[in-house]
Amino acid sequence: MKKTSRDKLLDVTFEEVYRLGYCGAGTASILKKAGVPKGSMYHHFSSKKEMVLAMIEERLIPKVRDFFDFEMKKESSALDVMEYTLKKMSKNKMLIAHGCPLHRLMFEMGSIDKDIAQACEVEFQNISQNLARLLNFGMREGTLQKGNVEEMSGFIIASTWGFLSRPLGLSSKEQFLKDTEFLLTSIKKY
Amino acid sequence: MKKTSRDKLLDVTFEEVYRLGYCGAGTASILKKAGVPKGSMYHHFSSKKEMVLAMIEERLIPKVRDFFDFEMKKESSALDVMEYTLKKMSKNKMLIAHGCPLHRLMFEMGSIDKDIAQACEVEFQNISQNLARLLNFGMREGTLQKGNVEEMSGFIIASTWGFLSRPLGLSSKEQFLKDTEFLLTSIKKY
DNA sequence: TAATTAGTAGACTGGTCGGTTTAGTTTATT
DNA sequence: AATAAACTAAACCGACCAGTCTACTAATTA
Repeated sequence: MKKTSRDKLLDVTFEEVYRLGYCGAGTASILKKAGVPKGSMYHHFSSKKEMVLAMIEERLIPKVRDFFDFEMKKESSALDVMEYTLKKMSKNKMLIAHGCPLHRLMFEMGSIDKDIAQACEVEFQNISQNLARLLNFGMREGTLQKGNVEEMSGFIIASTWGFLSRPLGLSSKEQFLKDTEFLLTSIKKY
Repeated sequence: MKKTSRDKLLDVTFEEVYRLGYCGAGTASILKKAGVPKGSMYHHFSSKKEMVLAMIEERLIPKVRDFFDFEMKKESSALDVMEYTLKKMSKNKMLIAHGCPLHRLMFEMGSIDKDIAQACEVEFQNISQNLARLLNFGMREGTLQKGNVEEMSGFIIASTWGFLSRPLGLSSKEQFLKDTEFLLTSIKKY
């Protein structure tokens, strides 16, 4: 199964935008890395912006949903699921070193392009709601402190994004796990 | 006391880089907003990068030190100082809406320019150390949970930056205060 | 097989980027 | 007042930006 030009473009666009940001990522270097000529790009997408919007839907969001997967599995507690999720994130070197790609792009685009920022915000809301559902379960289950689940889930994601955006030299798996340990103590019920 | 061209340039550079990022901020629009011709800019600075580095030292860092001012004043506890600092931050509309300018720039430049990223990281370390001193005091004083002060101060700043980088529509003074309330419960001693 | 569509290919465009150059104007020094 | 240094002013430069254009080839359908 050979990769199509469209697929190559979306893959490289994800990498370049993750690394350099929307403004920093140039179409020329994306094209070169993907080994795709300009005409093909503008055949598949009407503009750089449209290509990035497609990349968000087809690459960024699926990846981020995989990181922030708060589905209840097996017979585990809500707290177990959170700990498992955070541990899984800590193993992703790119995530630890360069932060959450959704956070990066959303943060950059806030004052630059509303459509792109909006696409990111919608997914933030989605993740937040998934986590809220898990928190609700944990509260009824008795492993988590009671409180406003929407506020709490936003708090958890925002602080997690904060941990992931530490300066490069100070960002490590160990550091992230320590940070999240602090975080969990603030919502656990003893 | 008239503002010099250099001062105007640094002021506008701060605003533009804060709003649009380093890559997004163009010299042309900085020059136009400052009402300064190009020749003057390149008389005072050898490049855009050097101008931004000067802006970091002379504008960004002083501002950020004012936000994250953890000096013990009066006869208050370490916890009081933290609460006061967070409250003061919550009143700054730009900070709430667009995040911490130091965080923004550091995050963007990580993979783009090491010198600029480094300048930001050094200041992060500095703020972190100031907070660590306060935490140390709070621990001896008995208002804060004992633990590794360096880890804890990094955790506090990282999560605070996270709160400040929420999506625009969901970022408010109230939300920030709720977030920081959660945060404080994780380090307070009861 | 003929016609149509989907996709490839890359030269090219106009505008903007950061940066240079040269000339002129202030301001400070002697 | 003479000189030098600090600064202003804007035309200019090549490189690069996103985006267009026309020509071509591969795959699909009639």
